[in-house]
Amino acid sequence: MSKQYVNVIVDIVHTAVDRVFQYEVPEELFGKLSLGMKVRIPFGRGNTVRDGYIIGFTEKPDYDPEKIKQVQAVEEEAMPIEGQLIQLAAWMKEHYGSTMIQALKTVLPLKKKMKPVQKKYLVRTVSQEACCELLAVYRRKKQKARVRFLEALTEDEVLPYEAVTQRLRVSPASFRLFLEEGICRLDTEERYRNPVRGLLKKEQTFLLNEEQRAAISGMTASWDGKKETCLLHGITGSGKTEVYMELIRHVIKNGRQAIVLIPEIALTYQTVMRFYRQFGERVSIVNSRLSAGEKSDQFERARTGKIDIMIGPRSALFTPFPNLGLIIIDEEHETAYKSETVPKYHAIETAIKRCRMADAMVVLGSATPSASSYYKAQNGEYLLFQMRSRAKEESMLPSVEIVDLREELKAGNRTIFSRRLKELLKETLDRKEQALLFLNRRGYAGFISCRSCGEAVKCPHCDVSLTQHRDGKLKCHYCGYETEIPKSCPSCGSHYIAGFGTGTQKVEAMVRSMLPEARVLRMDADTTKGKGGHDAVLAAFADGKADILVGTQMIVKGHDFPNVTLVGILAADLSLYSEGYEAGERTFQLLTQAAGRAGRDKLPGQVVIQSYAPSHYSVEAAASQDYESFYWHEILYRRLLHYPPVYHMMSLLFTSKEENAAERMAGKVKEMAGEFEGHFKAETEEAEEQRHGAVEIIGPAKAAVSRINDSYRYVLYAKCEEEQSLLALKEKIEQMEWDRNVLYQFDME
DNA sequence: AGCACGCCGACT
DNA sequence: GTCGGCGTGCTC
Repeated sequence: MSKQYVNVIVDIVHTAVDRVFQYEVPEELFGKLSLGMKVRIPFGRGNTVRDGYIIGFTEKPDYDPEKIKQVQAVEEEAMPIEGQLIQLAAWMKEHYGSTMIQALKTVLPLKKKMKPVQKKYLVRTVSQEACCELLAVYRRKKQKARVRFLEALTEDEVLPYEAVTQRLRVSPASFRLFLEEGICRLDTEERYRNPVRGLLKKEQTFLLNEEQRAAISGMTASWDGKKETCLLHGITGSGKTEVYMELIRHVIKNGRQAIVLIPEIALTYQTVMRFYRQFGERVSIVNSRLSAGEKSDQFERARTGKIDIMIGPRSALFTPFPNLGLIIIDEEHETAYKSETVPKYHAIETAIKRCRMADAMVVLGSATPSASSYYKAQNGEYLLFQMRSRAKEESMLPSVEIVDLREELKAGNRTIFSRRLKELLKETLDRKEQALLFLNRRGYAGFISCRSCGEAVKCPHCDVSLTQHRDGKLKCHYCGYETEIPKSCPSCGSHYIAGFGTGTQKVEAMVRSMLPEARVLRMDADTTKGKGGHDAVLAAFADGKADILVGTQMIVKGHDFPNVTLVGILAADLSLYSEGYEAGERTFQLLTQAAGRAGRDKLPGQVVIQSYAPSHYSVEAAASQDYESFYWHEILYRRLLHYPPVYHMMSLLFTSKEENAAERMAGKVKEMAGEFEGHFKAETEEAEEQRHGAVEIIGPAKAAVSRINDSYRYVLYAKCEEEQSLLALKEKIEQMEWDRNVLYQFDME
């Protein structure tokens, strides 16, 4: 028999070893290895035993057979990765710049294949009457344990094993007799832990309106045919979920499975329930609260065909369905779909890639699509479906007014509440209705600063202000540095030093002093800590236990409060000034969402947007709930300044312990890229193509956070209309001679 | 990354 | 003379 070899990726995160290594398969492992399995291998001069993943097989090695070592063992506990997911990992490594092992590990989010929990039951095999007679016998014999057991068994035909041994305190010795006599039998059921249990499927039909039907038939047609990516633009309350469910039904009917991605914060009980009611036991859910074991159970259920639908956040994208047919990405504009850790993949692009491999289709849905997705829909890259009316006829769109805070200031009003908002708050309370006060969080961090010199207390290792924590200590979010609040200002020595507190706390206090009779509830990290804290606050408010709810982002995502008729947005434009070209988009999305919280039932809603930039298109378009107007303004701005989605952008981050080294290396890359730009210009003949292929370099500049953990950080941006040129540039940079003291990171947009 | 091999200074 | 510093190079 000829020798067998495997291609293995070694579990070491370093570019120097980020390639395939070949190992010989010993005979005792023949037939036991498959793609994606985890193996133990001797590695390096010292033959240290390390983990690796099988990514391929071969009979003839590409390496000197003399030097090839043998696979030591298989890690049988670990679940193998599907072949397609390995391919996907390879694509992610290329596209997002990571090592193969990092990409493999994101695609394989589970550590251990857990043994299924065995559930044991004691089942009565005789009639209730017979059991009752036997009970009488043992009562006479005064055998208490057996009496307890028989009482329970008379009552219920099936008893869980633990209930008998623990709650009833009947030992196995006591009921063994009954097992032998055939009074009852011991059943074991191998079942996977299911986070949702005892939910019965209630097939319910919903009435679909014209727009919903059009979207469904259009998407179904695409699925039956070319499986083009679809973008569903439907205003809040237009019934996107019903459309998803109809499409999923179609996909399942064709023997395929579906993944539904939802941003973690929006993964509410209500949303998930709707899927359960529709599809029952064939649905599963993963989220960050699930234990590793539970998570891996859910993936195993998907792999073995026990479920058809997986609902979850970004990571659910890698559910190992054998015959994936559809990926739905709800609230597609959410930033949560972009991974913050390497590989910094985007769920939308990755979903499209995965679907292309599996011949499946992607559906994106949002009330406020990202400029990038809408742009692609406009260009015909995605199919666009619009739903402009609310599914429930009676609910009306809220009326929105903008208050110019500069006018307030001129009129001598220095509080954060405009006179108009104050007035409406009072009216709302008088009508016994509820109000939401939404605070745009950016710019309100809980840092400590000096009242004399204005300097904020900074981290000694990073270029950021320290933030005050619950325990009163000052902490650095980047490196974890911790210190007590200083008694005097570190830069000028003044004793007048104090925190600004969290924004919501301040607002809460101000509402209390302004409207002493109002019952105010605050929702932030402090009031929601501990599990269920989140839901507890929301439930209390929904129950009418408070009149006003003050909070940030959290209160505007996917919660329905029928009695809320007033929404106040305190400082609408704070997010406009945050850096990054997406500031306008963020602001529009946030405002639109917040405004959508008012008057969702029969009561008419009112929204007050307070702003210092009331004529900014993001604010105006949000007030008139006009997505198109926002989009055309935004895309004009992006085109003008060469930002995505019109241009592709690659950002490079250089980090080094020596400040000069990082800057020098960034400069070197810029120089090289300059030549590269010329190279492109020379090669392309036509002027138009030249413009398209030309790469624009911006920087190097200090990063927004210029120092983290004593490492200096410099950024460089490369922009181009053709993504291909950027990828080629990336390739070139990777081949450059590199200063060993400088590390770099890519980010593609 | 992590380990071995190797080539120079200060110690038993 | 040898022990050990870390710089350099390789890993199937």
